[in-house]
Amino acid sequence: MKQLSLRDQVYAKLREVPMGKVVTYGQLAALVGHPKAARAIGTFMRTNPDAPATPCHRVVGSDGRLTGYSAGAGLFTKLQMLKDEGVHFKGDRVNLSASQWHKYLG
DNA sequence: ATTTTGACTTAAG
DNA sequence: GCTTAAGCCAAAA
Repeated sequence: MKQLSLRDQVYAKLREVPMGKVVTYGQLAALVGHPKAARAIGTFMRTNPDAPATPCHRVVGSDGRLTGYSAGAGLFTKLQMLKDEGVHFKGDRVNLSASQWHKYLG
């Protein structure tokens, strides 16, 4: 049987995230069965930022803080895309209480 | 094959 | 709220 690599599972989950919602690295890691792989998630995003089907801009830090971004103008581009999707912001951070992705709440 | 580095997280002072 | 330390995973050197 074909075992999907951890990164492929991460991409699959990330593609489920609807616009206007975001997920944290840790949450994404937990969703694929590796709650401690948050760091690796960052590696995956960094090595594959061009995947058109991979909305890596919807991945933020545990506090809603926007950490690195390899494409466009970096964090600036990421911030613009998130705001454009209707994500709620609290200063420089995402308001997770309002915009964090919940699988069963849409 | 081993070491270093990094888009992380949590705990403790 | 900020800094330090330790834990974990994968890619790059």
